[in-house]
Amino acid sequence: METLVGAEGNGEGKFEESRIHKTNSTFSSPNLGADPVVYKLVRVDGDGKLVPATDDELMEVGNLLADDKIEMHLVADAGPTGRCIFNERSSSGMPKLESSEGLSNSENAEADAGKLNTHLESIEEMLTKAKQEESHLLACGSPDHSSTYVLVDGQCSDQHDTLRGIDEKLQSEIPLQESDLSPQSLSKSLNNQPSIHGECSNSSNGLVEGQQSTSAVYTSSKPEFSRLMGEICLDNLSIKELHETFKATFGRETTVKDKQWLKRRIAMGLTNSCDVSTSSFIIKDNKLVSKGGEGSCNKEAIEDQAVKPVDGSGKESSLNPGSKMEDQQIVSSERLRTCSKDYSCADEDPLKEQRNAKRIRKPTRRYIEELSEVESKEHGGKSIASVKNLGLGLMSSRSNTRPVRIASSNRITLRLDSLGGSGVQIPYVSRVRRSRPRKNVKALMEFHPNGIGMAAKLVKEAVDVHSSEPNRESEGIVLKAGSAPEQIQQQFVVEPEKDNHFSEVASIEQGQNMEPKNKDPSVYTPDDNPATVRAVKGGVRRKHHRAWTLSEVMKLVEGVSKYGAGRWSEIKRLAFASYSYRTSVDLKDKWRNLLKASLAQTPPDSRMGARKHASSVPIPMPVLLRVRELAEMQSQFPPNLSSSKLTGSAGRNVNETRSGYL
DNA sequence: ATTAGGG
DNA sequence: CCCTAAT
Repeated sequence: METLVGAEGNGEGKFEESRIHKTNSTFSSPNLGADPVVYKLVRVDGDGKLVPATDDELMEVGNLLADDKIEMHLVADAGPTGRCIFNERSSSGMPKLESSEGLSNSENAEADAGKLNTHLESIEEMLTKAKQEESHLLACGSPDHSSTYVLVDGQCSDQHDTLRGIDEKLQSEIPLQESDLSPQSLSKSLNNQPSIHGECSNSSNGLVEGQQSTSAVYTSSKPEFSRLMGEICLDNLSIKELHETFKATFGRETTVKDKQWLKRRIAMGLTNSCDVSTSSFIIKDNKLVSKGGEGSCNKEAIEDQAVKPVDGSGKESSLNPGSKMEDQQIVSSERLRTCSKDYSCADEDPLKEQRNAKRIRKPTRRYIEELSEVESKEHGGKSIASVKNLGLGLMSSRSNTRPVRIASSNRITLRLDSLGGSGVQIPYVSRVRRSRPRKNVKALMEFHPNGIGMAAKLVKEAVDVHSSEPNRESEGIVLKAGSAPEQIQQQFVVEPEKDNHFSEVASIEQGQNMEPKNKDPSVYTPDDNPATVRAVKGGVRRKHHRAWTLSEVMKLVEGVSKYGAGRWSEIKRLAFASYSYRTSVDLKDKWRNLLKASLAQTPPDSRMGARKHASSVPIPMPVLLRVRELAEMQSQFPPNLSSSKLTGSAGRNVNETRSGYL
């Protein structure tokens, strides 16, 4: 847990580092965005001067931070925005940074202390959280901890007490902290207290902080999956492979040998960086042993406090020049914060755990849902189950994540590929789709009539779908382009038959066409976009509702043959369990159409296929014949036309069907 | 709740 | 597909 940031000294210099103890801290404000705190990286030269970090250093740091989420700035001096804190080591002496911000001396420190404190707290909190998560993950079995958080700060290890005192003082004096902290959740959720850490008077700390904000939830839920996946996939890779992957992922090489670090980083990159990243560097004496990119890191350190003191000079054990950073995603609303108020030491495990639990739990669902809505519409996994799982807080199984069952084999294939293909897919995984929130969706839609964001996604999805389309086609018949996407999605979606509504919703989420409620075709919902797309591609399509795929039609026919026409609900249940969006009424209507089609077609001539330009799906002749047969049998249909001839031509026996039927 | 039929 | 009416 300690993270630290280090500034590093030049060759000659010493850098300072700061480290955090494992304290827990509270969170930084939720609104970092508003008033983001930036830390700059500085190194202290031997003579005590501060030197800004070099570009390289920065880059590395940046990389470490990885995500965009964190910004780092370098500053020569304490700088303006950033707050750097330097601790001077006892010996080294803090330089003269008199910058207002940095305070080397304890006295001054107080002034800053407030800020620092706040920061520290936040950092700590994050750390704590990270830790927790890690443990969580570990518990789960996943090796990785990718959690994310970032932050770093340095502190003197030595004097906690002292610091503490300071903190308290600061706190009392400055109410800021709270303000900084996120209000909402904090209050509720916790009581935890930030631990305190002050900075050491002697030593300087460098703090680096990223803005952190992550939602606990986020991390806990989705990320976990992704992490797991990542882990899993990455686990088997050799370092070399990891390096390659790293390069591929980030576009730059890395010399880091730490597997864990690499995995984490990669996973993070793959997951969009949302979650986690961790990096650490250690500096030894004046040399930087590891840096984000190159240094070696301690993975252990990452986890918690494993950091070991490396610095040469110090005897202070505490100073370790290392810094580790993790990033987190920022989620404003949901971040977790521990709380600001508690003073109790964070260290207590139990306490932490409790907090943990709370945190995880709460945000998770909501967060996920929201996130999902916005983010994913990617596929239609079924999500209810998955969501639930997520909600639990862990990922019990990946399998759950991907609940999609598909009626037709094709689709499945597609999916599997993506999953199994390689570890690389992780990102995909991360976005778990939740089907559930139809309400939310609706709301969402309402809010965003235009649904720009959604639209974009939808479009994207549509595209994706198309890509997948081929598979589908392979199945059998080619549908018109326009329809394809939908179909595919449908399959993905799969829902239990139960509610159509849900299913519809689901579809919506997926980005396909959906109709919000019954009919709102007027509004242009996201659907429209897809529709548009389709239109462009292929035939014009009606806005809503999906075209029937051949496989569906076949199923329908089969169902009718088995259960008889009219038993729509039965058919729906039995044969269309997977296709939730088809209602019994739909089945009925479709059947009606089929009959009509079959009727019409038969007489004229059997031409090759039934395909023609039927409006949407070309129905294969055999199918029509069969339909006709069934109808005939059931007397729905006038038997007059000779089926035999057609039948014969088709080469398929309709009779069979019949037999099945009655 | 399902089904049938019309729009 | 949607909606309504009838069971």
